[in-house]
Amino acid sequence: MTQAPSAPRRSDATRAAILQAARESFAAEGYERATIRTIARAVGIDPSMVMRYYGSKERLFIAASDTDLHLPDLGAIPAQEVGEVLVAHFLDRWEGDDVLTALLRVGVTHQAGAERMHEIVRRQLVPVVTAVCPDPADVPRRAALVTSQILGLALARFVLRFPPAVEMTREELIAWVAPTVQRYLTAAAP
Amino acid sequence: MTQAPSAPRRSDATRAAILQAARESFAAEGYERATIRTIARAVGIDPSMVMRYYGSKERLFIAASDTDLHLPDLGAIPAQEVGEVLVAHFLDRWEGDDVLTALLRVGVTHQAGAERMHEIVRRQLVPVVTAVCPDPADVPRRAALVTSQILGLALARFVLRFPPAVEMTREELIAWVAPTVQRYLTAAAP
DNA sequence: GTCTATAATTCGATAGAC
DNA sequence: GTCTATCGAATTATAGAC
Repeated sequence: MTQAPSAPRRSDATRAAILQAARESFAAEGYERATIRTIARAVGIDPSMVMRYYGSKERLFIAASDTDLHLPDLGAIPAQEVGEVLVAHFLDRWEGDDVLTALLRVGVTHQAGAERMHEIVRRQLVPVVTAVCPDPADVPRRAALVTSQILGLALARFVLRFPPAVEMTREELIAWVAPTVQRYLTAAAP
Repeated sequence: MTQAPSAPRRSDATRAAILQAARESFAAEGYERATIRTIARAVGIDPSMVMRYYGSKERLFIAASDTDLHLPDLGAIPAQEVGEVLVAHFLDRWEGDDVLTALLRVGVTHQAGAERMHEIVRRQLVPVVTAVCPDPADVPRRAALVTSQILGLALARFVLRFPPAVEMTREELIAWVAPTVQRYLTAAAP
């Protein structure tokens, strides 16, 4: 029997604060350099409480990186605008909180992070991509190409912080990158 | 007075073996999980020898990540082929050894790695990009866009190992991605 | 629920014998 | 040049008092 979802625990606020601090720490430091101690200090609690609530560092990361991209239904917008909509959405999502940066930083050096990214692409991006792809057999490859450009842009701008990628405005980035994503999604296969 | 470059030390072979093992270790594990002990064991020497030769873990990384991309002179090839040539060159370069994977894995979590990548883009990619860009003022932005797509592709294929990105052939990848790089380099600014 | 104390590892780095 | 021995610090994780 599962726990009734209507039974809030008194510790829910603390648990949420731990997750938020964990996302910030993983996003800023990566998996290895982020520490239970630092996360606990940011929340103002004892490190042992983090262990009590989440069991281990890896389970804490799993909980902190569980996210819904809230991708728009690409079938409901004009076909020639899907690239622009998708790039704009990801830029907003990346700047909105630390989940995606945490996923990227952790995914590069920790297996659990890479698996989380695989899962998010497969369960959230692939379904919306299917709505606009000309050939169902191409969907995984097209989704992978879109992912490569979106992740590469985020890497350059938010993680490696290449000066030109940081200085470009949101509008400039969309104007340059949206046609790439548009082509990966809807152009005839080369 | 600098040391004569014609004076090979007896330890040069060992030093080279250390650098190679370091590249493999940094590429496979990232900066934090790569250890002096593991690198030394791969070479068959004592860990203290690594410290004696390179002084510290960070200086070892700096030495191991010093690389020449050997980028082709884009001014010497047909203008409409620069995208294809560049993508093919980077794919070959990425599969040729472990330097670029090491740089990418380390750059995401360690400052020295990110700075090395900045330096390589600025000193090696920007100059060859300049030869084909229509407007000199756009060169840094265009180089950053090319970098975002190249790094994103390498991230998906060689680091995160998304199944579709791994399974696509070299020719498929070039056919899809070369037009992106071509546009970033030579198309009119949007 | 909260905290103290500490176990058990592991790491980079150093000192010094040979 | 090469190795043994070890320091000092940091980490995750656990046991148990209150």
